Amino acid sequence: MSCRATSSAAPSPLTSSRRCSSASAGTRSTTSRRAPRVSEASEGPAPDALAQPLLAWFSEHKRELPWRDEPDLYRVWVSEIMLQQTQVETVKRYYEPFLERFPSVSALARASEDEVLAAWQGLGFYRRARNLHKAAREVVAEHQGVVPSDPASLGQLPGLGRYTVGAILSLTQDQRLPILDGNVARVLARVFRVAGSPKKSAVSKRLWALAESVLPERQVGDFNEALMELGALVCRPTSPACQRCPFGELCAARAADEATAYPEPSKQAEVPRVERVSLLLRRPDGRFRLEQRPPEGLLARMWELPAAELGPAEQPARAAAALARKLGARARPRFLGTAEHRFSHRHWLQHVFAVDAQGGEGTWVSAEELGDYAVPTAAKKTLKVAGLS
DNA sequence: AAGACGGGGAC
DNA sequence: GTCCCAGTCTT
Repeated sequence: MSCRATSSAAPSPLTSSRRCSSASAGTRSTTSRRAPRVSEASEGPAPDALAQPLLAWFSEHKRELPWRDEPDLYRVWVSEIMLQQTQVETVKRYYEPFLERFPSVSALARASEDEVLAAWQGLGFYRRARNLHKAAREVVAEHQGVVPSDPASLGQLPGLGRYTVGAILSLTQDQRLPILDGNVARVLARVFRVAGSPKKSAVSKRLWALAESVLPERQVGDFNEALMELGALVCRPTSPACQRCPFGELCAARAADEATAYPEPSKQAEVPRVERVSLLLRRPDGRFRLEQRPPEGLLARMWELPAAELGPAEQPARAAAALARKLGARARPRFLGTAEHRFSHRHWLQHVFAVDAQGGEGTWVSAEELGDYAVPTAAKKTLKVAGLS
C-alpha cells in the first residue's frame, strides 16, 4: 500500500518512442507491417522473472510506515483510502490521529459524517471520507461489524474499487489479487514497454493483465507492496534510479535506455478560472458566520465563509455588497485581500471582504471553534486573509 | 470514454 | 509560478 506517492513529479519526456500506438491497426494494406495492439504482450521479461529479485530488494529497502504496523483489514483499508491520489508524506500527518479518533469500524460507524469530514479536512477528495464513513456503517449493518474479506463483498462497499480491494486483501491476507495504482502502472509500463497513456482503457486493461501475470504464488502481499515501493523509491516518474533497480536489464524500457518515455503522459484539460467573493461577517462578540456548502459537488458539505461567485463582468465590491445585504448587514464591506486556490480542475480567485453584523440566522462561530468544522484548504486561505486561523 | 473530484510537491 | 501526480464514481 505504500503509495501513489513518490516525492517527485515533473515534466515528462516527450520523446516517447511510439512504435506501439495503441489499438489502431485498421486501414493498413496487408503488405505493411501491422502495429502491435496493446492487448498483446510484445516485450519484456517472462512474467515470473520479477518476483525473486523484487522480494529480495524489498526486504532490504522497505520503509517503515505507520500503517505497516499491525496491519489488519480496517487499518489497511483506512490507509489505502487516504493514499488514493495522495502522497505518503501527506497521509502520514493524518493517519494516526484518524485511527486514534476512530480506532475501529464500529467507532467510525458511530461517528457523524461531520466528525469524519473534520478529521479529513485538508486531505482533499472528500468523497473518500464520506464513502469511508458510509461503508463503515454498511459493514456494521450488513456484515456484523466485520470487514468482509471476499473481493466481491468488499468491492460492493462505496469507495472501494478494484485497486483498493486488491491492495487490502493481498496486503493483509496474501489473497492472490493484482493491484494497479500509479506506481505499479509506471513500473509495469516500463518493464514491459507498454505504449499509450494508462488513462486509456485499452492500456489500463493491458496493465491490469500484466499486474496479474506477474503475481507469484506466495507472498503476494509483499510482492504487491514491493511493486508500489519500487515505484515510489526507484522507478520514479522522473529521474528513475535505474542503476539501483533490482530488475536491471530485465526492464525493456531500460534496456532501450528509454525509461522515462513510459508511461506515456496524457494530455490535460484546461482549467477554468472562477472569481468569487468571501465575506467575513462579524458580530460584536467576535463570532463570524460560517456556511455549509451544498450536499453535492465540489467540497460538498464543507464549511466556508459566506461566498458568491462573480458574474462575468461583475466587480468584487459590488458582489460583496450584494452578499452583505442579503445576509442582513448594512455597512459597506471593506476589502481585505485576495486568496487564490488551485484545484486540479478549477482555479479560484477569492476576494475577501469584511463587514460588521448584528447577527441573525445561520451558524456563528468563534475562532476557537473553527477546528470542529470541516474547512477545506481553499476556505482556510480566506480565513487567513481575514486574520483568523 | 471523458469528466468530476483536492491538495501538495518538484522544478 | 507552472507542471505533475492519480482511484472511484458518474455521466
